Amino acid sequence: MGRPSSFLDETVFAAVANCLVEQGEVRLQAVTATARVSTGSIYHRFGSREGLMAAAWLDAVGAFQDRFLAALEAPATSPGLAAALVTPAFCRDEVARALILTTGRRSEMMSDKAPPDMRARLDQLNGRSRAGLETFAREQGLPIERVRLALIGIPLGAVRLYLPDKAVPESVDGDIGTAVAPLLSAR
Amino acid sequence: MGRPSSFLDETVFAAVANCLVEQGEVRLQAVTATARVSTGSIYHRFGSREGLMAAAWLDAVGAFQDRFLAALEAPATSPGLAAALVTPAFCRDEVARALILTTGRRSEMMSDKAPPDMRARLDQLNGRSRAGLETFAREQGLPIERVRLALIGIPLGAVRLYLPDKAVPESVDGDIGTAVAPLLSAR
DNA sequence: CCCATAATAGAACATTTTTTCTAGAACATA
DNA sequence: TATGTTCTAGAAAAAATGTTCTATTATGGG
Repeated sequence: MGRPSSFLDETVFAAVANCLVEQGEVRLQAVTATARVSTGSIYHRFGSREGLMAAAWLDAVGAFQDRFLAALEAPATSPGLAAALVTPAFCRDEVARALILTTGRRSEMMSDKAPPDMRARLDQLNGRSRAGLETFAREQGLPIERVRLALIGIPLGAVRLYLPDKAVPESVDGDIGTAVAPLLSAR
Repeated sequence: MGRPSSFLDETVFAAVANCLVEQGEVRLQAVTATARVSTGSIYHRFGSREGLMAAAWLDAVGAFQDRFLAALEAPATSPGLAAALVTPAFCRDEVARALILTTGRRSEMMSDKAPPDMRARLDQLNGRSRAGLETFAREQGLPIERVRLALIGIPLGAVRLYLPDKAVPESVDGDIGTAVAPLLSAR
């Protein structure tokens, strides 16, 4: 019951991503102008600027991890390759979330003053992700740091060469595969 | 003649790096407190907040490129490898500059409102860097995008896994070499 | 020792940004 | 249609941030 909301979280998050990329910072005025939502609505839904930033960050992190962990845990002929390619794929079909993930700094998106429950939720997500990586590393008999580099560091480094300007070209998938393969072969 | 300056640019830049990492943003008050320099002095030397940010960015970019291009142009048995390893080395012995380079966003460090001469200087630096990469790519008969990934994207992705928290371990050098080698072999 | 110069210091000022607050709009239910 | 509820709207207030300005300090040269 009550008045229905007139905008989606997604729209506001996209505005956050846009500000991050265009201005290099997130000003509430810029967000409300971009998303065409009043400040009252923002505060009604997110409580504060910190709450908004935290919400956008959690949304992006959660969406990415869902896909990443699914790819990581699925059986494959080249273990890890699919997970490494989640990053470029994510950049292509979830542009706003990807921009937040790649250009947002954790310390600004989830500040010390963010709502405690949201901070807890982030810890939970990160724990889940870490566990997934550790399991994979153990199963493959690889050092965890090498796995982090192959599945996270390199794909991120690759897509950041293109964001925010242009789209991530298909060719990076092959290059990521080339770079990652030798790291994932047991030595 | 005149009163001698009582602090180094370097000290202020380090404070900028610190703020970037700790707070996720650069507030002048935080910079003056961290560097123990008065606002008057900051304005006297850098003119404005934008001027300070631009100066810190130029300093970091210039220092990195000097080492990167030197490594790129030096004759080597594994062409490109030394250049790829400049990034982790830079993180180890130029921590503040490396933090600015890895965590600062270009759009916030060198904003549209930065002093025009500083913007021009940055363009000049970037042009020099691009030329170096293109020359290398041509000489090696490799696509420029593959070179950018191997020499910039991957090393950056690797060190970002560690910064800002811990130091970059020696082991990443080997892993970077492993990942980069197949990208730099002519196909 | 006095002056010119160049820098520092920090309070006062101005501007920008965030937050609050009151009014009103949209919907469900009875 | 009356009522309770949830949301939107945007101006006003509050807080935070950036900038200016005057006084002061430190150094070298006449």
